[in-house]
Amino acid sequence: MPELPEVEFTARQLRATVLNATIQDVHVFWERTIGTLDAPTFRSLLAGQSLLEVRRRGKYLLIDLGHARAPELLMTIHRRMTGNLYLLPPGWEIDTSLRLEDAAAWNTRGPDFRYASFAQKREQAGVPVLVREAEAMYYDPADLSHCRVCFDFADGRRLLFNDARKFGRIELWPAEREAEALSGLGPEPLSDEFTVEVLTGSLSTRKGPIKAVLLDQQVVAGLGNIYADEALFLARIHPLRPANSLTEEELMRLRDSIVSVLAAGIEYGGTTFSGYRGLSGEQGENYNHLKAYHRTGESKICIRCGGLITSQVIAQRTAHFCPRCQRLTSE
DNA sequence: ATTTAGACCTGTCAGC
DNA sequence: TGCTGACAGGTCTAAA
Repeated sequence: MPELPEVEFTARQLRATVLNATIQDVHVFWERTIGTLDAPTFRSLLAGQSLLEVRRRGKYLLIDLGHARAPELLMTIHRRMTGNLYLLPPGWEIDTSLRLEDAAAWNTRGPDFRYASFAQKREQAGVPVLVREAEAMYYDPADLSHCRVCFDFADGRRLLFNDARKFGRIELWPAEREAEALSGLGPEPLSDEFTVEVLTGSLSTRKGPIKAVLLDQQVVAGLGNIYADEALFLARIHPLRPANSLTEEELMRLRDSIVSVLAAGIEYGGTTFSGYRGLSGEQGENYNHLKAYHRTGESKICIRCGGLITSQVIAQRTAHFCPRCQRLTSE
């Protein structure tokens, strides 16, 4: 779900709230979320660690952990499609008696589940109320029931990793193996290293559609379906153009468009159209500023030429674009 | 060597 | 109402 702007926004929120907090305990409700480690190991590695720094690289959230000042562990969090982080104030209850096997049981869908409403489903399944509401304003109860990992801080606050589809991953690495943890990521689009020359170089060998290539994290780290569509719209480049066919001018426009579209996304607090939430459950405003993504259909007029935005599946993902502004043929 | 189905998962929505 | 199929912010793997 989240792309670079959503991860960056969350990183900034975390930096402002949980820096120097100490992890007291950890509860794992879905073991695959923590990758190859088992829950007891994960727990014992983290207990007593303090959050020294919060960073971002591509779509990865990075948390430096240590017992004193020196970083010992790197925690990488990738939210994939539906992962969200919530910071709960002290006073919220959470059913930590829930064990992995119980969680696995109520996380399994039976044939009777499918056609009932969400609430009914949960009730029928005997889903325990994981988090009891205190002074909730933003928190979505449905999303809170998808808690996969819970970090208890010594000051009573809790950080939840919620993830309906269970694609998200949290990994622990020795601090000195950061490069390995992040191997395969291309240039950071909001840094000086993302130049036209770099972009030109990585596109020159790629014959596939530019839309598909932009989703390759080795080309640029952090673009996903929303912001790739937005960047191509802004640069007036058709998503099916072979990546290595772009002119010098188009490459410059594309680089600038990627940067400005991502910066705007951060500015507006990320894009929410269903699942994405901020640390306190607040929604991002960027959805109201999108110019191509999700703007297909009759009433969706191109803000530039008045034509109709259309959509087409490219490389297994839906691309949204204006066929009038984004020409496939060069003329 | 690249592309591309399939897998991993649950929830929602349009439509019959 | 009951049910089916398609689709969703991502990325890895194996097969073509």
